[in-house]
Amino acid sequence: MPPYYLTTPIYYVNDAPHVGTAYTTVNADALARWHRLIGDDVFFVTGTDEHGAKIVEAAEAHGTSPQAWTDSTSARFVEAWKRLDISNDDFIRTTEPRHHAVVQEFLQRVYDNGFIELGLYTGLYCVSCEDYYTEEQLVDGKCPIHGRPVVQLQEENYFFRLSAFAQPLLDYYASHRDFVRPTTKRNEALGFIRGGLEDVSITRTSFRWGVPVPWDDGHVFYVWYDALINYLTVASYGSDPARFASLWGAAHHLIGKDILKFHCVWWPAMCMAAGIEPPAEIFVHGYLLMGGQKLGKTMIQAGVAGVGDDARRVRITDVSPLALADEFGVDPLRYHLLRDVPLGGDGDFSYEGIVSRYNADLANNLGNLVSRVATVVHSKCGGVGPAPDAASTLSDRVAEVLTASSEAWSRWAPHEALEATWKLIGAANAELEGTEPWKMPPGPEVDAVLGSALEVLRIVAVLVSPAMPGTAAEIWRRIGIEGDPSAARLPDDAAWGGYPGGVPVVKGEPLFPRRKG
RNA sequence: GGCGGCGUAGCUCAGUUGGUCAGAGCACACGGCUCAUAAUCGUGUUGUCGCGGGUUCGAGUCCCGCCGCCGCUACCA
Repeated sequence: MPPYYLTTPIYYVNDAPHVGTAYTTVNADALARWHRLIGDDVFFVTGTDEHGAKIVEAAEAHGTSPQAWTDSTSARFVEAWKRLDISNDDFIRTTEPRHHAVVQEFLQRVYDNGFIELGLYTGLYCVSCEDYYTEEQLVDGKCPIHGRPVVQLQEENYFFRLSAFAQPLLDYYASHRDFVRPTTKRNEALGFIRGGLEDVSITRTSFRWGVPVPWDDGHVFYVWYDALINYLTVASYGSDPARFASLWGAAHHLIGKDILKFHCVWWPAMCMAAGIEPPAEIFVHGYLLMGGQKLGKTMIQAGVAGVGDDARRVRITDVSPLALADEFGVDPLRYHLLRDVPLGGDGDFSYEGIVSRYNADLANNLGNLVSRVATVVHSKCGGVGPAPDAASTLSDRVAEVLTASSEAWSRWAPHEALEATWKLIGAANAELEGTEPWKMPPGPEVDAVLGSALEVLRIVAVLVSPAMPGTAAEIWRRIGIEGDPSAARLPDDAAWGGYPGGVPVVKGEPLFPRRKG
């Protein structure tokens, strides 16, 4: 089994999980589940980023310690992903000892290799914010938040010699055409590199909530510099060389475009500086944008300033994925996130959009197919599912759809994989219309038609399991198959004729009750 | 300013190297069916493929210009 190591970004614990982070995580989860289906040895990881001045401030604001604060906020992510059926194999917190050890070992190597040096960071500093600003960020030369004059300040920091890696990065990009995808994002990264790289400060002395710099007690690493290294921590860098060697060559990062620079420029340079290969691939997705406004207050995060104020535009970061899961169901939410937004570009998230997709694809097509097949099996076959017809033309459609889905998943295109799968559902509905088994007398002919319909449902369940694992399992249960479609293996388990026949078919409530508004 | 991208049916979008490329889904209309969640199946309407030139036997598909929209242009998770 070839390894497939997939990561999400680790999420900053200053805030609760929102639909934007759920979007990234669900996409990664679906991809991980697909790779398990095709037999890869998947290692799928997510986690939380817990260091930095902002965490210290947040903890103080809540009257607690950074550790206690991050314990509680990190737990919210663990719970959210559990609720959304995220199948991560590990969960990394940057405050864990295993991570501190790897960060120190990794950066010590970079230091020993001569790519870290002491320097002076000079910047425009707002005393009220306790933060630096660039010229562009200032409003009339003053702090954009406090409107107070900023002062030129210097801080002694360690710098990573990013400037030394411009050419090595360009070379690497040239020899690894698919290092960053899609192409537009690759061009963006290349444009940034060609624009010239400056050294970056990677340590702070103004607070202690971070990973201590091993060669200088007074400093802790800047959050981004310890955060990226999580990808090595979970892969046993420095602790299990054999495991690391196996995993690292198969490392795939899924990220949002807001953190492109860190992942596509800093990170490969850091790897080079430490003497290891950059990851195999980085896929950059776009933003989920808020389309409509028709969200109930329960779907908006509690405690967000301005909630209920109609004048304020609802942002994606204000929307709670857990409330959406309560409203629509976990699988419909997952389906919408995967089906309605081509991964890579920006996309719209809207109440109208999710309802429309729910009714058209889930209630009308898939859910209704399950219902009508179950009903006719009960009226014509005594509730026992017959074996499929080996000569059914649907078997050809299955083969086509399997090919199209596989190809789409390999291109990080879940929406296309699902679109293809729905063509199979449509073909099954059309086949029923053409043969009208409900008009036939019980017998071999009816059995052949319904057996084939059940076989399509069996295979559809496998194909949709990366997107909707719960629904997939429920379909198998209803058509009388033991086990879990998520444990199926492709292509073998999509071979026509796998439905055993002679098993009980359950007539249940609608899988996805049609929604009115 | 520089670099990059986008603009195709009411909506969301597909359209490889120029020649059934004018498409899909949704929505809509009509017809069939009534097993099914007023679901399903079939058929069909809508487009000057942003605008203006050019290359070509032939261009959403290549070139030039223009209009409109957007992204990136470093230490913000």
